[in-house]
Amino acid sequence: MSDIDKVFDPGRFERRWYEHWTRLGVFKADPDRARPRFVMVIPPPNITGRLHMGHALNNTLQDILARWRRMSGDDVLWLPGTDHAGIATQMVVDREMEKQGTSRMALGREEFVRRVWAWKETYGGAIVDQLRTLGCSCDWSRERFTLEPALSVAVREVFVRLWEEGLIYRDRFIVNWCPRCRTAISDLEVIQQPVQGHLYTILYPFEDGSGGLEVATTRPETMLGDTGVAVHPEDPRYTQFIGRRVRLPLVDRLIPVVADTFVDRAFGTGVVKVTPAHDANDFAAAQRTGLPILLVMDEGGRMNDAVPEPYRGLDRFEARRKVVEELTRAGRLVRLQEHPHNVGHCQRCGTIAEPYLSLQWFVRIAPLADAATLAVADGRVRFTPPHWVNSYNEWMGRIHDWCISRQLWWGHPIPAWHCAACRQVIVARETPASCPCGSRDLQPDPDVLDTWFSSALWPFSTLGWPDKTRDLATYYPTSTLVTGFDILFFWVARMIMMGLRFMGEAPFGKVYITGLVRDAEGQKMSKTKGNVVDPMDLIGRHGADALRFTMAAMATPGSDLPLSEERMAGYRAFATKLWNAARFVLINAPQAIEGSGLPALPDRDALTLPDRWILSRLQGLVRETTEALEAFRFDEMAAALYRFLWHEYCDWYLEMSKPALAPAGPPAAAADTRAVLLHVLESVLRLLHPVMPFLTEEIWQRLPHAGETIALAPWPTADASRLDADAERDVDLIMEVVGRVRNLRAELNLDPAQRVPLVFHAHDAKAAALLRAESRLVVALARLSGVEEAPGGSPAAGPAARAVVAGVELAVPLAGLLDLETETRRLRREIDKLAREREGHAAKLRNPDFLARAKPEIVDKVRAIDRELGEKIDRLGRTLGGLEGRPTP
RNA sequence: GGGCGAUUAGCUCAGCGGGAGAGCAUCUGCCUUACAAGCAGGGGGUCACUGGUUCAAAUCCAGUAUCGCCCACCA
Repeated sequence: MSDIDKVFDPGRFERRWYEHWTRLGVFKADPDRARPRFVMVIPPPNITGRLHMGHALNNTLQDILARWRRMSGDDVLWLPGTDHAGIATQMVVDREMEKQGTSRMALGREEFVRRVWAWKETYGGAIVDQLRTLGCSCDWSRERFTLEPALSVAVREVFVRLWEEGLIYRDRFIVNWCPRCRTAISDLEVIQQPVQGHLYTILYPFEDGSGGLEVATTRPETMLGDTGVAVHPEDPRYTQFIGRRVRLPLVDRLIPVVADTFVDRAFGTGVVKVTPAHDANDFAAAQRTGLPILLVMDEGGRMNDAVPEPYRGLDRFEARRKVVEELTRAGRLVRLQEHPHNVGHCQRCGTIAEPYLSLQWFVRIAPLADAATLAVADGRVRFTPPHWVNSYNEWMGRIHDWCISRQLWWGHPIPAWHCAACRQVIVARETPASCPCGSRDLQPDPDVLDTWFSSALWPFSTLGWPDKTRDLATYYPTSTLVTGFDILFFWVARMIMMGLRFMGEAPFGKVYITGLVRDAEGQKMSKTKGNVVDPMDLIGRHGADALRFTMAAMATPGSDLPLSEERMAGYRAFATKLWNAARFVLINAPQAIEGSGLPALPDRDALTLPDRWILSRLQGLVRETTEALEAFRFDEMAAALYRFLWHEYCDWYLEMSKPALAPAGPPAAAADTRAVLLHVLESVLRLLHPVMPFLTEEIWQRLPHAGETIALAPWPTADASRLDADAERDVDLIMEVVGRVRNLRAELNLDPAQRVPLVFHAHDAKAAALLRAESRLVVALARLSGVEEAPGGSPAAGPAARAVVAGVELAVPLAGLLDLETETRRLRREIDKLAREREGHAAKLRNPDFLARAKPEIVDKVRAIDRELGEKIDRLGRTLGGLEGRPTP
């Protein structure tokens, strides 16, 4: 097989096979096929993004499922696409414009949006190409984009219906505001981070100038917007002051003292300043107590004209400094304490978020959340791992109405118009010609929707909804969603809400939640730490298959994945191992290549022991692999394939096949073994194909095969008739004997080239027969000069290295070579080890409760182990006695 | 303040009621004609701690400690 290189280069064939699959249309779903459907929608990556390790992980896992189900005969739809990612994209293009010496403001809204689309056309496809490089078998003919016209139709439809049902409303409310992005953001987009702040205690004197109340605050600048102070209605320290007025320092405004139970008497002084326009609690308190609301900042976080002149136009933090300075000067700052506390930051840009009163659109979430909670509670949607249900429920239980409007330009415009004449709000699917009042002066709402609003519709909007399309009827609901926990609330929860509401059915039955890919030290990858690993670099160095196998092997449900390149190199070595195993098979079965299909597998009875053994083991592997996939145990699947291919097929079976293939052997047996070699390899390739699609295709194409691609070859099913417990037991014994002999050789420091004889005595007739029958195999595997059976009793009197395996005594006679002292020490150590092992079992057998209560099969098993260990110890003891010159009993 | 997860070999992690495992690292010996990105063999662990349940606990329960994550309007 001169055309198979000794060292393979994944870069040489990966692209070629991807094109092959595309040409054959392997990835295309076909609603006409009367087959079970397997459907996934991709978590749409941002168009601004490049593939990161999180994408590599969840797309590898999705592709494994897609390829597995496709081979199993399902009609598979894996629907790909990208997300317009409102804020993120707008920021990227903003920066781009700055580089070009212009700006969003200079361009104006229409031109800016046009430029973003142009940017999307140029760069938005990068991540999609990277998914192809990774090998993802998406149906690209159905690729979608969250901002494309068809999806806009769905977005408007949902918006209008929710509005009509009263589940969307517009109101002035405290929202999280990012002064840098100049937009509202949702609760989820605010990240709480600890900040070393200060607690300022300020004296607010009473109206008449006497005394006053001390209030504690971490944000003194907001005092400029205070419209009251609050105390707890049952706080005896302060009840007498309720209803009086205090004079707001610096501003000189008289504000009332009100009572409200939201005040924590134990915190600070028990008196709270109330700034309704800049604090969610204060806003709620103002609603209850009727305090006025005074907005003192603009959209950029600067103090507005409602504050005294010296503070106007100051950034909120400059204002804070100045307020503190002036309070100090005026003698109103009573105390200043260090105060570490959590402060909300904008998820996108890191700026400290501002609770800010503004007019926004909201989704009334409770009815949606209740339905979504129920769908998970009753099992219509199942999470893997299941513990995520707790987080899901907790979040659903304390959820607030969802602020869906964003003061951005890039996104789905809110389908609402404002009548200049009657100030009525009109929500409609299409631009209305006129207001019901008759006016034609309608202004479109300036806001766009939160990106996640359109993402929430993804499982049905991508299938053509609201039209009753064939795809929608065929492929909704989808089967499985694979995604990271970081977007469980952002996305998964909201998809469940919207799917239930608009399709009457949850969008997927199973959700597999991946962990987080971390660096080798377990640290989160981040640009600032500089420990980000680019999956494309890894593919360049090790191949897509090695990366995919690594992702699968590390994907233990519920835990993060520390990615070490060392480990990945190990899986690349696994790919190399497979490559070389294939070379061995092809070198040894050259005539098989000429045939059109795999040679027929001979009847079981005609086969050699190793052939029967490996075929039996293969059935176990098929079952293990399939069960692992059914349970989302990608790690177990990878481990099973790794173990079988490397440690069973290569380490043992290929070695055992060599004597059968040798020219000296019987030709018929050699032909049979060739057939088995090919058969097992080909089956393993199919089992491995979902994980390592490129390499398995490359090898499969060189094997005799039927069909144009392994991607459409049938998923192996276990063949019970090839299960062979006898063969497995027999080979276990041979492996044990060979292992003990190798161990003796190593411990005695024998030259590996030196062939030595083995003498055995088996107490069990079947074991004796087996070793006689398979002596050639044992000789080859253990590099012996020969195997002899001791004529009776203990084998080979005289100096020998000895060992005992299940029921068989082994001796390697070593006249002249044996170091008595070393051998004695070795035997003692081994006996000790066995004795320690035996004691645990013996203790159980001495315990009457164990005998009475444990399951009989367990008792039997323990007895058997105890007996076996006992025999081993006895025989080794006799050997030891012999060495030490004591009479052998 | 609530909730979740983790704690097993030097490292990274499987195992989750009945003989302590893998990969990497380490040590010894081998360029044995598929593979030195390899082969063979070895060493290494009171399974975080304390109680409990059980004939039997790394595995189940309770608590403790440490680490990590999520959620939360204590000014």
